[in-house]
Amino acid sequence: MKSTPDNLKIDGIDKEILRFLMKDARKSILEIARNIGISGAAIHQRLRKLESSGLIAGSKFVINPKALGYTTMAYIGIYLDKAMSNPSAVKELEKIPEVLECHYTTGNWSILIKVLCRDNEHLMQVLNKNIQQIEGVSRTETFISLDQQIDRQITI
Amino acid sequence: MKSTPDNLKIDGIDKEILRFLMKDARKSILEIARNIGISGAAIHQRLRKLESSGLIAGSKFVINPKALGYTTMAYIGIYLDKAMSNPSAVKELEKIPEVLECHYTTGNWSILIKVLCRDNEHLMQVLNKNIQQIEGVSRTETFISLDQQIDRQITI
DNA sequence: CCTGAAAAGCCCTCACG
DNA sequence: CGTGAGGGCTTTTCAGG
Repeated sequence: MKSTPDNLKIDGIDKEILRFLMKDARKSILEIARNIGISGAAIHQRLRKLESSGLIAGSKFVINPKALGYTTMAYIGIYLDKAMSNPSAVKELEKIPEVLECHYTTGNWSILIKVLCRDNEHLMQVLNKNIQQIEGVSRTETFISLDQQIDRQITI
Repeated sequence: MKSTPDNLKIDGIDKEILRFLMKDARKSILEIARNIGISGAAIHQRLRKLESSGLIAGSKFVINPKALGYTTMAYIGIYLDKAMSNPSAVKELEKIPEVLECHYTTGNWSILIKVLCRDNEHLMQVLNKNIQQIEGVSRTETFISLDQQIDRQITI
C-alpha cells in the first residue's frame, strides 16, 4: 500500500536526483552519481525509496506536437445541462483523441478541457462534430493558445 | 489531408516504439525490441533517427504533486492593462514557481495560466501577493480544478 | 533497413563500514 | 547512509545481407 505523505522525508540529495530525472528521465544512475558525487549504489537505493514512497508517478517521453503538424492548442470551457452528469460527459470526451486534459471546475463552466489540433479548421471540426454533439453540452467557449510561454512541473 | 509534415516519415514500428516510451521513458531498448519482435540494434537506430528528427522533445520523470502536499490546481484568466506588454508580464509570472503553464490566448483574457498550490489558502496568497502585484494586471478570474479526469499526450 | 556479435558500460545486489 | 566489487544485462557500434 501507499505510504502516507507524513513519513516522506526527502533531503537535498533526493531533490538533486529528482531534478536531474525530471529534466531527462533516461539519464543513467551512474551519470547522476558522478554529478552529485556519491556512489551509484547510493543513488539506486534512494531511487527505490522514492519510487515506493509514491512520489514518482512515472516517466514519459515528451513528443513535439509541432513536428507532427499539430500547431493549434486551445482551452474550451463547456456548459453542461443540469440533467447531464459530469462522468458521462467525461466518458465521451475520452473518446476524442484531441482532448488532452479535462478538468471538473468551479466557476462558470462545468468542464474545462485542453485540446490539440492540427490547425484552426481541425479545431472547428472537433468542436462541431465531436464536442457539440455530446448530449448535455449546451454551449462552449473557446480560447486559442497563440503561444505557450511557460510549461514546467512543480519545483522541488 | 496530410497529418504529418513531408520530411518526417514515421512508420508503424516507430509509432510502437514511441508509444512504449511515452508511457515509460525508462523502458529498456531491448525490452521494447522483444515486445515488437525486431533486434535491439534496429530499435536503437530508429530512436536515433527519431531524436534527430526533432519529434522527441525530451523525457521527464513525472512526480506526484499530492505526495508533496500540493492538492489545489487552478486556472487563472488574467486581464492586462493595454499599456502592459505580454512579455514583461510573462517574465514576472516565470518567477512564481506555482505557475506551471502560461498561455497567450485569444478571447476575454490576455493570459491564461495554470497554477498548482498546496491548498486554497496558498492559492489565495499566490493570487494576492504574487499575481495581483504584477504591474499591469488589472483583474483575474480563477477556476479551481476540483478533479482532473483526463491527462494525456497526443495520440500517435 | 535489418541482423548478430562483441566491447564497453550500466544496473542491481550484496556484505560490510 | 554510505561504499566497492561482481555477475548479468543493456547499450552502442559495426560489418555484412
